[in-house]
Amino acid sequence: MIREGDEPGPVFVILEGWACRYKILPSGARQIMAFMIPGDSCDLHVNLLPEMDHSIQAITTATVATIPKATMQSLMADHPAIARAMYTAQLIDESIMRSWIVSMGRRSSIERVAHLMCELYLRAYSIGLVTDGEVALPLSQLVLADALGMTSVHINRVLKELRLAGAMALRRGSLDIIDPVKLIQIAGFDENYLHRRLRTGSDRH
Amino acid sequence: MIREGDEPGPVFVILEGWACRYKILPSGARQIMAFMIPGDSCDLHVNLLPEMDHSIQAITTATVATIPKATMQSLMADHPAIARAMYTAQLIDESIMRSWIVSMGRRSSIERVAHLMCELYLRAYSIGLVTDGEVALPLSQLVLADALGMTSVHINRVLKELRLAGAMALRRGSLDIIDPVKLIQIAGFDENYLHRRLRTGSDRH
DNA sequence: CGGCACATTGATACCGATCAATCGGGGTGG
DNA sequence: CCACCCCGATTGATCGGTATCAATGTGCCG
Repeated sequence: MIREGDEPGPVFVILEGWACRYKILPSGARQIMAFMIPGDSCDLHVNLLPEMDHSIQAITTATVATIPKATMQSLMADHPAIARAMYTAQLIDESIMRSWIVSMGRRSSIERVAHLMCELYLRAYSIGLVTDGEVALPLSQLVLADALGMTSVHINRVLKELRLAGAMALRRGSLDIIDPVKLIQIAGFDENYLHRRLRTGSDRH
Repeated sequence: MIREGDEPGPVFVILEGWACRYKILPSGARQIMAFMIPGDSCDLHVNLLPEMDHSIQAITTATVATIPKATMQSLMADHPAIARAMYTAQLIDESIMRSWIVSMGRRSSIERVAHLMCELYLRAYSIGLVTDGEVALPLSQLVLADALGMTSVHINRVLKELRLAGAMALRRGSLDIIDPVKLIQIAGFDENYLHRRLRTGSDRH
């Protein structure tokens, strides 16, 4: 969708499917820095920068809306509520990035995997991607590895460990959280960084 | 300066000294997610979020300006140029965070250290903290370790390696870049993510 | 039906953590 | 003024977690 070095164009909003931000190092290694799910958008104000410093790619087939710069500007100017919502979304994206830095720096591989699964579960939940405790997660082990700074081989072993521990099971395309408490405990997960304001009385997650 | 869980207050701007954002894990481990130097500010719009998801601490004695929410809002509304500058600064902060994720995930410890030194050198340079190729870097090895996801013991060994390689030397409080080309090569450093628009004809950095 | 990408498992190497001890320097109290 | 003390830096020995290399299994799609 966007390549590093490109000139920033219109703002993207994911309507359907999954995408990710990533960088490729000279060595050829890839590091994914964010997953984007329906409702997520690329940075507003990107136009302020001369060129992109990372790439964005669809993980699944996806439908994406593009909002031209001019439309965006009038939208932000004329509708304060929309502007607020976009700034808030931006802040949460940043918060998620910070939590990824924490994961990469100070969590073991099993904690990292568990933590990411907790995050993705909640994000997927809040946009209605969860049915019967199962989440549609179209992420291959190779993609997970590139997001978590590990090898796909090692991701595989960690997933096995989590399965044997009875915490969660990740099958082709869907995540099954078996024991939420155990998973959260392993991850050391604190959802405060997601700043969810979607809670309702009936929400027991 | 700010503790995780606090309610966001006024916007801070660092005038002098160094500060950092960080989180403490349940295990007691600390992960630093950003260094802030004079001219850097905390997130605008933080007020949109109900509570802080991380803490901010001064590393050295520092002088900090606080801008009340109301002042900030009128400032942004009345001076488009200032608003632009703040949005740009915000975008660059994000870009730096992304590059930290890449470092933590896919760079070896020596590459990580070299990369951070390149970044801090350029940032310090652009605000005039460099004299005779020496930068004032008031960072203890323990602080560096918490920023790079390593142990202070291992940081020490890596610094020694970089010194013996003739790339750079970090003494108490000051960084001496001996062979910039070598350091950049070790780091695999590409400054594009800093989006420096300060370049002048005489700037040979 | 064949091929290909992804998942799985085993054996081994190595990087960085951990534990432990010593050193050095700057600030403080006697 | 000097001795002490404490924190950060340094070095050594050892352990453990992940990467790496390699081979095989498996399901999907053309």
